[in-house]
This record gives sequence, structure tokens and C-alpha cells, in this order.
Amino acid sequence: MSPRRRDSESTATARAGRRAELLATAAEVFASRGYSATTVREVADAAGILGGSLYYHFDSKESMVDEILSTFLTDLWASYDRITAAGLGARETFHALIAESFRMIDLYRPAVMIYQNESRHLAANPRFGYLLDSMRRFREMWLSVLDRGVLDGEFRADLDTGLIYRFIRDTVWVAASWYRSDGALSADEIARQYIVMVLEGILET
Amino acid sequence: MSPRRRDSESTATARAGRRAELLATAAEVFASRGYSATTVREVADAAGILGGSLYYHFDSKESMVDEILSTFLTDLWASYDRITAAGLGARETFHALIAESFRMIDLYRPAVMIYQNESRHLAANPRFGYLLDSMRRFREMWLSVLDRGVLDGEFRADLDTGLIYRFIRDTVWVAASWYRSDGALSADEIARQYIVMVLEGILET
Amino acid sequence: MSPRRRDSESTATARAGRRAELLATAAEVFASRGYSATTVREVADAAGILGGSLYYHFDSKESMVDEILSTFLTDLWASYDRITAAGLGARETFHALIAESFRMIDLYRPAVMIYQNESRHLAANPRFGYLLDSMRRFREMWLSVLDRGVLDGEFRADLDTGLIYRFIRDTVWVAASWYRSDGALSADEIARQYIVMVLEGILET
Amino acid sequence: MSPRRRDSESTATARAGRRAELLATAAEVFASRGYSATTVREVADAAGILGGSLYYHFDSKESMVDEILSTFLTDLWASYDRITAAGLGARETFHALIAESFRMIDLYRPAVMIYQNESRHLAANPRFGYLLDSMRRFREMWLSVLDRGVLDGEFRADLDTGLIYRFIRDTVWVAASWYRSDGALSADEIARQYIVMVLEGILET
DNA sequence: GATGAATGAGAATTCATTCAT
DNA sequence: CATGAATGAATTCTCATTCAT
Repeated sequence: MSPRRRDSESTATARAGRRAELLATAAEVFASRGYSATTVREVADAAGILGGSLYYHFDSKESMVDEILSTFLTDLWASYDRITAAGLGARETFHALIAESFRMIDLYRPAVMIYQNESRHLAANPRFGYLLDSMRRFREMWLSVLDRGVLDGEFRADLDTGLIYRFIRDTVWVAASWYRSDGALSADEIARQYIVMVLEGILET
Repeated sequence: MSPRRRDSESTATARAGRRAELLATAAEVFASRGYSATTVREVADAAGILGGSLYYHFDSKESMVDEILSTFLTDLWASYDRITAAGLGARETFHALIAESFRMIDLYRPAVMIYQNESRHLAANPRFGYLLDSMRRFREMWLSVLDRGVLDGEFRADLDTGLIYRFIRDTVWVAASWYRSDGALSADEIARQYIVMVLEGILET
Repeated sequence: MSPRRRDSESTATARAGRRAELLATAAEVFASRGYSATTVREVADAAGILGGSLYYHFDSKESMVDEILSTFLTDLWASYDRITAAGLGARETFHALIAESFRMIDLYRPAVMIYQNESRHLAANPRFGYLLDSMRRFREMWLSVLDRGVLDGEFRADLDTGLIYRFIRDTVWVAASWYRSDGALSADEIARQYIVMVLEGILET
Repeated sequence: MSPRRRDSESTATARAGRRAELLATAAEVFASRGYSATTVREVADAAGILGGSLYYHFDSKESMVDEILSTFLTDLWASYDRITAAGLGARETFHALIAESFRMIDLYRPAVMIYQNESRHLAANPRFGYLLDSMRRFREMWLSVLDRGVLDGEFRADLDTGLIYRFIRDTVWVAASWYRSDGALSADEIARQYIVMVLEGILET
């Protein structure tokens, strides 16, 4: 509680704040221009500073995406884990996961876009091994929900669950590319309609 | 059938063939590594020639993607136009468009991936204005099919057709990223299941 | 006069100064080796930095010549305009323009050489349209002086003024290629003899 | 006179003709675009063949300029030598040399332009040593004429003959850059007026 | 924290030249 | 004679990164 300590605390906080601010800017730019097509200078420009100045905050361009993606994925999996651990039925779990995914898109739109567009390329780098892990976990999680649903007689048995899985995976995340938090439909409404579509189809019955 | 005629035929063919060959290689590499992350040298390596030699055939890296994408889109729209001009009902049109899309993925997998992953960035360049045109046409085409289907009572009226459109658009093309022509499911089988999924949903009834 | 003020002054000066310094170096090299035969690396070497570093200051090799030439021409025309607006007689204007031209050669020798040697080629590029403008203005300016001189009975009427104009234009600027500010004749002395030569001829009378 | 011999003769002639034709084209292009800014492909395009095909006729781009320049200079010096050996007075020699120079411009316009614009750069190459020789001879020839003229009381003694020499040299050759054989003034008329200008000046007397 | 000026590796592109056909 | 396709070195330009101030 000495002045010195308060100082260093507020400095640390300010620093973290600036860092987060810069990461948000970087994420935005990476998402819209593509990671490898984006120059460090473009990120800096968007942040209103000079290219070199970014290196006071980050080691490298790579460490920026790294932090953007790992922050997002950490939060994502905390949420997913909470849902899958809740002991819900297949259909309810399905519901909850989809809804949560759209909430994540709402929260981390740029990060989701980067995840969606750049994962394949980045994953070649050992540093981004966790991306592969995440994709694997994602697959297992969904297959487990779908397979259980088929077993329970809730989901159709005449469709390839592997295909359904890809179908869900792709459509959910790709929504990040057109979703606008200020658009006509809220994240929750999109999730609701999306769930209806996937569960019941678009045919009039 | 005289030797002379065979000669001039085979040269003409070789000429066009070499170009197509190089474009196929380039498309493959662009698709797998990402356009801007791919170096011209990588394309050349994959083609078994030196970097500079590509410039005998193409003006620039950009003109390579340009040709890859415009060739694909020209063929795609020729097919789509044939279908929409056939005077089918909404549901049959839906069917035919989806099936054709998967056939296109089968035929132009790398081009589709590039279209899917790089369109946004490339479209910033006036040279690629046709990408925006294509996206616009795509949207109009699908909305027209969906709206007609809703009017005809074939498609549900309680879902946002704009949302359905995006849903379809994204899932169809994204399949290019995992589709293997030598995989377990054929393009037609994928299309069939995909259509069932979208039309009837994944719920057991 | 506080240290702070001196600092910021000297930084601002250094900034503009560095650019001007590099341009002076580039002009020197372009003038002596020829613009298109000069490599960016040669300019950088002459400036004591690496090739890539030049691009921190300039967009391209082209923009370097551009700046060199436009700076020179801006100054040149300011001077010429001052003279032609002074309301002098044809012969006095003639005098003043020639003298000023030699002063410009003294001041901008490399730029003049580049102007002289590369204008034709560069002018094909729309970016250098001002070179054509300048040549046109130059022609009009001289023809107007010469024609007025003929009318006033000061210049001979039996010579083609178009020919005289070219004669003057070429000889004046071409002097840049051999003029040395440390040579035996000063710019003013050269101008003086030059004027005598053109006005009175080289014949003993 | 055997058919074989006639054949080889006419082939040789045709070959030489084609060679001269290509050189004329090359000279034109080098003159208008500048030697180092001109690509071999541009020359070939202008000749209606492909880049590589030029190498059937010439060893290199360099050997093309070489042949262009040396052909011109050989002819030029043959003429100059004839004149200086004729034992004329200073003024008559002056007359004859200028007239001959304009005739050369008429005959070898592109070569003269190349000589004028590229000599300095090319001369750095030992292969083009003859360019320096030519320049040196040129200087000596003119200084000798001028000095003799001053001694004989024909030319003014109050002007620096070195300056007059440069003045003549530059204005004469530079005319190649604007001279058109189909222009309003013939080579002879230009020479005539030029001689008057230089000898008597442009002042009305 | 940020700036201005560089570095240096590597990217895209150019171009003279070669060569089998 | 000419072509088509390459080579490979050089060139222009880009960009992540560094660092003294």
C-alpha cells in the first residue's frame, strides 16, 4: 500500500490495458486482411503508432496472433468444458454448445475469424500445436455428442456423423465472417434459428 | 493424321497444356499454403522449374490467381445459369444447385478453396471486382430460390431467408477444405446427405 | 535557445536534411551512370546504407527521380517567371534567361543532367507528365522572346526562330554535362561568353 | 558462278541484309528508349520476331550497339578525314565539317542519338574504347580548326576556343534528337542556318 | 512508451541469354 | 531462321525486426 506499490500496480494495469488494446486492434486487422497479408506496419497504423513501437509490447508478429488465439481458445474451452460437464442429454448439450459458440463469436469475432482462416497454416509451426489439439478436442466433443444422440434415438441414424460434425463446425465458425453485433439479428436469435435449421431442416412440414 | 498435322496439333496442345498444368500446380499450392503465404518460388518448385521461368507464362503471381479464379467462376456460372434457366420448382432448383456445387468442388477443389479463403482480401483490388459481382449474384440467386420456396409453401416461413442463404453458402463451399475425391464418401453421396440434412434436419422424427 | 528547443529544431532539420542528403546522392549517381543503368543498391552504397533502407525514405527508385526533377523544375520556373514578368526588352530578357540558366546548372548540375538525358524516356510515364509541360512552356517562353526580338528589330529575321530556340535550349542544358564548379571558367564567365557567341557569332569582324 | 556458289552468295547477301535490317530496328529502339532501358525483347518485338531469335544474328545486346556505333563512326571519320585532308582554310573547313555533320545526322540519326546519349556510360567498358578515341579525335580536330581560325584572324580571339568547341560539339549532335528527315527544314538548310548562327550570331546588325 | 532510421533476409519480378526442336 | 521454354543472375521492393535516442 506504499505509494511505490500503488504506482507499480497502476503502471502494470495500464500496461496490461494497452497491451489488450493493441491486441484487439491487431486482431481486427489480421481478421480483415488475413494474417500473412497483414504487415506489422498496418497493425501499428491502425493503433496510431509506428511499426517499431509495437516491439516494445510484443516479441513478434507471431506472438501477437499467438496471444489472440490462445486467449480466445482458453475462454472457449472453459465454456465448452462447463457445458459438457453439466450432464445434459445429447440434444440439450447440442443446444448449449451451439448457443455458446455464437456467444463466443459475438465476444471474439476477430479471433474466431483468424482461427477459422489461419489455423491450417499456423498449425504447421510447433508453437501453435495447441491449435491442432483444439481441433482434435473439438472433433471428439462433437462426435461424442452426435453419437450419443444417435444412440439415444434423438438424432437420425441415416446420416454420417462425421459429415454432420463438419457441417456444424464449418457453419458455426464461418458465421464470424458476416456477423455484426449491430446487425438485424442478435447472436441469440441467430443461434436459435440456426439450431432449428440444423435440427428440423428448412422444409415446411 | 499426317505427321505434320499431328505435330502442329500436339504443339498447340502442349502450349495450352503447359499453361493449364502450371495453373493447376499453382492452384494446389495456393490452396494448401494460402495465397499470400505462398511464394512464387514454391509454386515454381512444385512445377519443377525455376522461379523466374513462371514469368514466361504469367505476368505476375496475381495474374495466376486471377486466371485460376476466373476460369472456375466462368464455369460455375455457366452451370448455375443452366440450372436456374431450366424452369424447375424451388425445391428441385435447390437440389440441382447443391448437387452442382459439390460437383464443382470435385472438379475445382483448389480453386474453390482459394475462392473461399482469399476472396475477401483479393476483392479489395479492383482487378478482382468480378469476385464481388459473383458474390452478389450468388446471393441473389439463392435468395430468389429460397423466397420462391417460402411463397410456394415448400420452405418454412419462420426462418430468416438471409440466414439460410448464408448457412448454405458457407457450408457448401467450405466442404472444399476437407473433401478428398478419394475419400470414403463420393461427391454425390455428400451432396445427397447434405441436402437431406438441410431440408429435413438431423432430428429423428 | 534552451537545449530542448535546440533539440527539436535539430531533429526536424535532420529529418528534412536526411531526405535532401539522400536525394543529392541519388541525383549524383543517376546523373553519372544514367537513371536506368543505376541500381538502387548503387545509390544506397553511395549513401552508405543498405539498399532496402532507401525505401524507408522513398517509395521507389522512380519517386526519387521524380522528386529530384520536380524540385529542380519548380525552382527553375520560379526564376524564369520572375524574369519574364519583369517587363524587360527582348535582348535583356534573353540575357537574363541565359544567365539564370547557367546559375541553375551551377546549383542543380545533377538534376539538369538527368533532365537532359532522361526526360524523353521518363515522359512516357504519365507520372512525369510535368516534364512535357515544362518542355512546352520552355518552348513557348523562348519563342516569345525570340519572336519579340525579331519584331523589335533586335534579332535577325533571316533565321528560323524555331531553329534558334532548339539551338539555345540544347546548348544551354548540355553544358551541365561538362560544367565543373571548380573548373577554369565560372558559371558567370561561361554565361557571358556564351551570350556573346550566340548574339554576335564567333567571326572576327 | 556454279549454282552452289550463286546460292551461297545470295544467302550471304540475304543474311547481311537481314542483319542490317535488324540493326536498323535495334538502333531505332535504342535511340528512342535508351540503350539500357531497352530490353532485347523490345528490339525483337519491333523486328517482329521473338527475343531469343535475335541471338541467331548477334552475340549479345552489347554487340548490337557496338556494331551500330562502330559502323557510324567508321563512316563519320572517313568523311571528316577527307575534309581535313583537303587543305582548306579554317573557315571553309568549319563550313564543310558542320555541313557533313548534319548530313551524317540525316543518314545515321538513331546511331547519332545513341552515340550522344550512351557514349559516356558505354565507354566505361573496354570494348567501347574506340568511343573515347573518337571523342578525343573530335576534340583535337575542332580545336585545331578553331585555333587556326583564330591565328588567321578569321575567328574572334576573345572567346575560349575550348568553350566554342563544346558549344559546337553539343549543338551539332543534339540536333539528332529533334531532326526529322521529313521536317520543314532539310539537313542542308539546317546546316546553313546553323553555320550563320554560329559565325555571325543572331543579332541584327 | 514511442520515434526515426536503419538492417538484412527474402520476396516478386526482370531480363539477357541458351538451347532443343 | 525462328520458336517456345527455360535458366539464373541481378534488380527492385517488402517487411519483420532492432536499436539509439
